[in-house]
Amino acid sequence: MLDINRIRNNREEVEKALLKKNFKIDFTELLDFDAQRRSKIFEVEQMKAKRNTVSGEIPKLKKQGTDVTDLLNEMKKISLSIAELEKEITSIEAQIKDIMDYIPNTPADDVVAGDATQNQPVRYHGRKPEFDFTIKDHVALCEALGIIDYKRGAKLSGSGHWMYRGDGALLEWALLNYFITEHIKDGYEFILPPHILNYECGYTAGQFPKFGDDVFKLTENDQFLLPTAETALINLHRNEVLREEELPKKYFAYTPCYRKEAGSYRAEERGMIRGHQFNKVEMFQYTVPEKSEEALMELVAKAEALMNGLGLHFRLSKLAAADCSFAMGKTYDVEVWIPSMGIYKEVSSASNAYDFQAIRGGMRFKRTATGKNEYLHTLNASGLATSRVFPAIIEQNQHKDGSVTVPEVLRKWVGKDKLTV
RNA sequence: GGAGGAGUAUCGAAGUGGUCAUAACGAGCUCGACUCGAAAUCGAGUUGUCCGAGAGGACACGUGGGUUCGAAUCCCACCUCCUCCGCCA
Repeated sequence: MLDINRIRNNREEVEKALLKKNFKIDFTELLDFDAQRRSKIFEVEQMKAKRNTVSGEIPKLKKQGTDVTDLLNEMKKISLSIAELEKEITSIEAQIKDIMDYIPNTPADDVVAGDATQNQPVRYHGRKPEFDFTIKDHVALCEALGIIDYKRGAKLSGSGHWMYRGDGALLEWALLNYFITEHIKDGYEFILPPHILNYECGYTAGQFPKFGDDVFKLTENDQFLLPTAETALINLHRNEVLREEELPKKYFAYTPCYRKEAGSYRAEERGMIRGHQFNKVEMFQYTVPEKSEEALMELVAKAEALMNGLGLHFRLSKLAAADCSFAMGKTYDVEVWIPSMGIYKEVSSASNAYDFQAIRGGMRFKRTATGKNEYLHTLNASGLATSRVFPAIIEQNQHKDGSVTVPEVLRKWVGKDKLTV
């Protein structure tokens, strides 16, 4: 949620920034509601002040034996007027919220306008693997190796589901172990949150109400299956005031991610590139505003380091405004090379939400110097999503005979150097 | 799932229809005094949001409604926690 004071005071600047995300809005209606709200609040508060005064005097007058019947009648009228005005204010506030809830975060100044076509590669890591034989895609390789069972995944659930088995399960688990070990080394706290979250969690994250259809909703209680651990981690400190000294808070969590991915699967996204359930480790930071850019760079560097540790070829891209998600003001994607597709696919998205999510979730900190509460900045980054890293390893490390070299850092968990048919 | 109990500031807790909710009382914390220093003791301070240029005002006792001139207090619904029973990895 944007700060309405900012819209009131810097209307054109905000409108312009939102245009970079291809979001056109005229704030006239919103600001009109805002003005109405404030004037009505002023009115109702004056009435309440009177009611409070008179209500305090009534028992005194009664004690003196004065007849207060007329006074009671008058107060009754005032109470009715107050109730009416409050109803109007509630309605105006609901209309304001309806508008605000659908306005995305503004992109940072250094983020370029436009959609994904305007994304800018920042740097490339490792060498693009070259093969002197006809390569296979990860689906063919995994099936031949017997490490991913796509057919039975679909049999158990439906399309867009797969099943890890044997060395495949070990390799998947090894990735998670590798990520976890590195994050702990860097001083991040390990969280295993609930996977079933309540509506408020989705609202704070920016998922609801606009993107509510993207998640699996449970029929009772407005609960849903988390689409990413970010949705859980952003809510750890919802409606809390943290002390400045305890910042930054650095967390990471492992959870499966459940996503509807409604619409038709694109043919090129076969296998495990896009599924309804995938494993991901998510990094998260709560920081003071002046430190959030630094934190974003740290998260990006961590994601890159994990990828370098695996020895994969990948690149870092800075997203254009309209490719940043709803709640985010700046995003870097780590994208791994998928040889069979001939493109780079996102394995990590590192974003700064600035105060957008903090405002939605009432997350603040007390600044020691001033004693005032201010909104936190929140940042998240995958570290990493296995479902894209796995196929990249299989494809980039494949050999002519269909065997696959296991990255060095994973061998202690997989128990072998090479997966063979 | 059933029965009962509870939710008040950082914590414990008082308040059960109106002159004390910036909340009694106790503890913690911060600053100061005393001290060589510390403990003890004494003194002061210690919630947030909204409206307002300011003066000031309003709101908040788990959440949302209701009754009333007036609600922490009475009524209803919901949420969370605790105890017991049932079930269960």
